[in-house]
Amino acid sequence: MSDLSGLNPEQRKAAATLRGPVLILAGAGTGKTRTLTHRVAHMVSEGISPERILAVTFTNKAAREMQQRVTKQLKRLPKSLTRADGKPLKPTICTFHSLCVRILRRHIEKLGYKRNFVIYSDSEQLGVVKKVLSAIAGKDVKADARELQGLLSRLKNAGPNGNVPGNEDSLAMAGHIRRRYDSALRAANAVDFDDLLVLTLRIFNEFPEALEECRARYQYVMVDEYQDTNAAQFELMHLLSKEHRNVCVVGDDDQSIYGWRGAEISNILDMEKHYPEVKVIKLEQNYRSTRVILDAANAVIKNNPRRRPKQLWSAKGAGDLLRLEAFANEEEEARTIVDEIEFNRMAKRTPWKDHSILFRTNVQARPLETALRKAEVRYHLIGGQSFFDRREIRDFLAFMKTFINPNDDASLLRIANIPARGLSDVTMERLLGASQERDCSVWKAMKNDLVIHEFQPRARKSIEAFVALVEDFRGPLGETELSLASWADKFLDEIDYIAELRKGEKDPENAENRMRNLRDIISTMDNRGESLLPANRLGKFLDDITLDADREADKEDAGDAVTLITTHSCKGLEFPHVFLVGVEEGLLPHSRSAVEGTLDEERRLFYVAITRAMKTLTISHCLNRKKYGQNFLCHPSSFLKEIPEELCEDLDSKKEPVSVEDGKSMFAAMREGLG
DNA sequence: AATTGCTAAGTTTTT
DNA sequence: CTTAGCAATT
Repeated sequence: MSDLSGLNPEQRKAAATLRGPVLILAGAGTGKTRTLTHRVAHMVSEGISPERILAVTFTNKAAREMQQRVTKQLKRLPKSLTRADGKPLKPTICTFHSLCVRILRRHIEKLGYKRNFVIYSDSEQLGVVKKVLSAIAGKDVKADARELQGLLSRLKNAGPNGNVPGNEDSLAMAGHIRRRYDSALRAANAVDFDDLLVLTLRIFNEFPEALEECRARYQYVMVDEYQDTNAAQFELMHLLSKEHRNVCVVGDDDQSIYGWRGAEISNILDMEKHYPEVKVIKLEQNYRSTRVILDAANAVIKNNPRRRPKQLWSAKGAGDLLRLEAFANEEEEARTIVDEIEFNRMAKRTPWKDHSILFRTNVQARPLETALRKAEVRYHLIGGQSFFDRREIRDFLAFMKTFINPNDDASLLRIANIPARGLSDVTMERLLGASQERDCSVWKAMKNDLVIHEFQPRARKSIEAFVALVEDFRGPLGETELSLASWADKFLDEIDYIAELRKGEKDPENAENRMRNLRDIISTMDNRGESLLPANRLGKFLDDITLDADREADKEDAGDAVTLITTHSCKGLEFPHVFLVGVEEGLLPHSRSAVEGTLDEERRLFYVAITRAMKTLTISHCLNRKKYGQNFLCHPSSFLKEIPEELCEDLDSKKEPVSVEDGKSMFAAMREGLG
């Protein structure tokens, strides 16, 4: 028996109920991860082999965190759990997508793909959509590639009989494009993020023995953030668990904020439909926030229809009242908040990192950044452009994907003329045309004598040189011993990529920075899968990187800094002091939500934001706001009326004695005194 | 091949 | 107001 004494009664029940379906409704800040890790440890102490346990999370970050905590828990168990080769037995803890990659690497040949398929990232996917679109252009010009990409994704995730919102025309269009899109990917031996789920489902449905194998392996299944699962993910979980029924899903319907991305809140609301015998356990004791904050959160969320009723409570005291502030415009809002943060820091010795500023849309970050920089406050902005969207990284990964699988058209076309090697747009267009005529990849067209004899000698030379380059560097991947890092370094040297970067940047400093980014990524290439062949190791490296694009970004959170973050990305985080800005009608709730009928989801978003705060919560709105360069009048959000007045500090009456000018000089004096 | 200039659009983004 | 994307120009 493992030690569950550190858990509260509900948590303990959740951790101790191992057989049959369980739904853990874990409100914000109720110790969900703690409960889950104890549950895994408890299973193992009850004699269940870790290898029979599968825990699925939504982000790699969550998976890593849980893996670490579980490992720690398992070490405490008296019985040592090691395999014959001395390695510890571990449960499988990963995302849906990485689980599917593992399954597909074993079975995808059944569907006619090759085992070394590549995974297309978001931008590569968009590229293919654009290609398909331009190929059938003419009749319908008013199609936006991005929009179509989103539609395709939702179509795939909704499954064959799911329904996706959208008008008839665009759905018909999407269906048509999907066929061409899918065959383009197939021809390149590539799959996209959604295919990972969809193809795995196909394998399970068409090849029962593959499903059986998985069922036998994973006899205990857990799914975290269950409110965010889409139809395909539900299907996957259902297939794995409907025989043995040992499935534990954990989530909070009140924190479902990704409906627009295909998440089905009904999965958590209608759990009883598929698992009538499910045991529902509610975790309602919150260990994060003060009572005032929880009362506000409860009051807001209870206005949502169709939810599983919950009432968060806290053993902490009432705490500070909420502060509702109104400002003339977003600049004053930003300035005042920065002043308040500085006041906390100087008068109360509260470090920057204890503060966060939450906003609905990314553009709202701008005035905040300006004010923070002006006051010399350190901050970090979460989100924005990802490390892996940077040109040099994308180039590099495209090269690597080409080495693994030169038939991957999207990657090959991206890098064929980088740096310029005489393969101009015209040449590449013609090669692409030839490949389509022959129903083969661009690479095969490049290697086809008949094709390249159509070209001028100069272009032909360029093509041949490129083919030779790729083949030269692919060679070593088949050998048994190879340091991928030094191999990649040699390659970048060979093509003189640094020169290419210098050409693209006016400031040589920037080129150096980009090169450093590359070295960082290259230095991790040999980290995993030591026992594998170089080609397979490179494949694993690419899988990990495409599925876990934020890994690098997460690392640089160190240091004392204020966090700027959207209300969507703040889920799962907590801060002692939270400022929620721009709580205005049209922003939160966003104006589009009225049209789309997603007011409930906006309210949940508001709820998620509120429940991030541990000690103080300041909610502000502006009377005026610049939008697209013009001033607009703003009204406070209707959500604000849902917060009971007695929970809010009456700021106006308190503030009046201190004029803005006095306040400013007060802070100035304070800075003098401490500086 | 690279630069310039125009146009259009402007929530959220776990993989 | 910005900014991304694309066309047209040198």
